[in-house]
Amino acid sequence: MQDSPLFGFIDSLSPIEPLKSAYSGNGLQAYHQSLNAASVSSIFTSPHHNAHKEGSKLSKSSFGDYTENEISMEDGTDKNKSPTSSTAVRLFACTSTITRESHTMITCSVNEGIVDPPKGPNDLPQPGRFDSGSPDHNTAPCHGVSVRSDLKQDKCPKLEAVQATNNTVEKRKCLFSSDMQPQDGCQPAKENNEVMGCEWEDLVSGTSGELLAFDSSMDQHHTGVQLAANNAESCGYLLSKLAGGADIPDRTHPTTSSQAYYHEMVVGEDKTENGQLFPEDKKTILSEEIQDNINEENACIPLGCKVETQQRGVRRRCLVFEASGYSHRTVQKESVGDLSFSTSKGKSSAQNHRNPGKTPSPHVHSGSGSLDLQMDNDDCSVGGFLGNDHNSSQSSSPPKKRRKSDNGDDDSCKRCSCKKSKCLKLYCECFAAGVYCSEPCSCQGCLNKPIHEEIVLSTRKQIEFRNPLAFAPKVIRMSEAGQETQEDPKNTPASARHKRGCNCKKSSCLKKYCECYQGGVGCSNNCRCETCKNTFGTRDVAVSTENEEMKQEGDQTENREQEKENDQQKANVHSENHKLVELVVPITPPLDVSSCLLKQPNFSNAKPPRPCKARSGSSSRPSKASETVQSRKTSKAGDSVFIEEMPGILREPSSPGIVKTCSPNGKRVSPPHNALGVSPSRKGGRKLILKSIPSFPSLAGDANGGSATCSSDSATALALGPS
DNA sequence: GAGTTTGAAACT
DNA sequence: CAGTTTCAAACTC
Repeated sequence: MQDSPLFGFIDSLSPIEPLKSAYSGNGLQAYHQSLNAASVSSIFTSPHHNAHKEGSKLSKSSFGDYTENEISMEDGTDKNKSPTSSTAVRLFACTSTITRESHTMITCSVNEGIVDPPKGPNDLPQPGRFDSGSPDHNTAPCHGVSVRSDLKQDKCPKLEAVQATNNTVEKRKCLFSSDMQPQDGCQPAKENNEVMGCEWEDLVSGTSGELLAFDSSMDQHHTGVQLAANNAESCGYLLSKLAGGADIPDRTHPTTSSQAYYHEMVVGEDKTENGQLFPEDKKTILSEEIQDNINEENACIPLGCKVETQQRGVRRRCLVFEASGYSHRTVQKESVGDLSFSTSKGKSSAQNHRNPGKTPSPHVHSGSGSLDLQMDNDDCSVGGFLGNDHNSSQSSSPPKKRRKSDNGDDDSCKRCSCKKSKCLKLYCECFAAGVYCSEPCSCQGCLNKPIHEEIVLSTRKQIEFRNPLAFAPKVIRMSEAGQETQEDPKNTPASARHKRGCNCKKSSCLKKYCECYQGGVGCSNNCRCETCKNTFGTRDVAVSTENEEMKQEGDQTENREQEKENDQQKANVHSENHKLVELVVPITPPLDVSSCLLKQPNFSNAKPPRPCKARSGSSSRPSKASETVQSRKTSKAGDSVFIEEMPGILREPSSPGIVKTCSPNGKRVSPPHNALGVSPSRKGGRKLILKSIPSFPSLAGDANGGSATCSSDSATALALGPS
């Protein structure tokens, strides 16, 4: 591994710290401003929506505006800085996703490439991806498809090219170095830009750059890479800031997040660069190589790095959510799995990476397989969402399988039907998810549209001010988060709501009325539900579990019981997993992150509640097994899982802690109810699904923890600025 | 599709 | 912080 160029690259990257610097105010502010100006749309990328239907629609609505810009960007001419800060964010996400996903991407590309004749690079889907932006929301749903094809083609080749990376590695380093050093995240590294390439530009950077407008100074052309990197940082920063803006004290995360972004960006850059450098012909090979490299990187990456990567992943997820990137990733992953295309290496590597890098995958295969699948699913699902929304990602066809399942949920298509809230309250799923309302919505007097960005942002901000976790994912694994971070459950943003727990009385936590259930998570001690029968884990169980764990430590006998429970849980899990898989896909944020560590988030989501909501598919059970077993056995795994599931939010808290998590504490430190987190080992981890983690949150996530916060923050931040 | 149920969000 | 009201999703018919 060390030999691999990637390793070297990683080394160069390791200095991620620079990112932190990047976070420095300048960058952030810049983003901020830009963001403020920009539409919130980015923030709102629809997590909820299913990729398919909504995706197409959403994509437009949300991105539509951007498309043009993006397009122009591609041309290199445009500099319009559209207001769409969001776009930038998304873009980042995309990029990040792309980078990591590139592995998979490759496969996808190949397949796709075959299918669709490549079009000009300009053809890139970007527009499509971003389409949705238009205030009007929807637009033609079809876009997504066409776009996808384009995207696929473009991306694929690019990705492939990227893979070629070895050579590029050096460049990357340079970029990174430059980036790393970069004083301001905001300032686009011209150098980087030079290096960077084109893909990013096409994909994200272009738009993102403009959209973000981070740097006024930025060269338009920079390619996206640097921009992306920079932007990513800035974005991350912003997000964090925004999130933080929310007042979240945890700004520390931002750096991490930013780093994550940065990292992603870098990765993406590598790919992109390669892509540019190398002819498409090499794609296939490169792709494989790239994957391998990536894997290697992951593997090689020191713990610290890994951690960062994880964090990154988290953010990515957040970003990714909306960003087409998600879709890409998912697609890629899926494609990989399905296609196998990547050849054994690709797959193996991919899997391996995940495993090694992230966490040991759990499991056995089936576990691994399952995990991968889940990952894929998640990604796909996510992608679907995002993709749909953005159009971009979805492009990959193969993944559709899962998507279908994921999307399968009728709900995905659904949208809000607010009448009195004007879609500016958390009642509105779209708003809560950080997504603009689109055609599918049957809302009345809706103000949750790009046109009313300011209002939306300000409202968001207000809500966040009131409740920083308002936009955080509703469901998160309590246990994991708590354990890993050891932080107070309160701290973890993501889990905030979940922590808060449901208050079900009549639904017995067996219906979607129950957020826990909806999120695919078991109830936790935080819940105040009555007659809890949550199939994902009852509150009682959770409590008992904890107790048991305590006891277990003392006695093995108790272990038996736990085992029993575990078995039961397993059974549940299996059943759940299926669900989760479906659910997760959509929500799961970019697995990348998880991939870094392990696999799996769920996006948690099983599906999110959103119409397209993402659900968290978490594993939620508080079950003993998860806790004890997971914690002990898979402290790492748990972490990874945790990370995966938790988007930015988790990360933040964890970021520092994450690594620690790995620590031997097998025991859970915190007593989260849900202990679920664990399961990865068993199942391969389910992903938690943040149900509805709105993409936003995840984005913002860092700050206060909650991914949601972040997202929301980001949104708000944009509008209000980090306060 | 209309009406009811439900529990979170918002408000006081 | 607790209680009440409002709201829209989830659900039922």
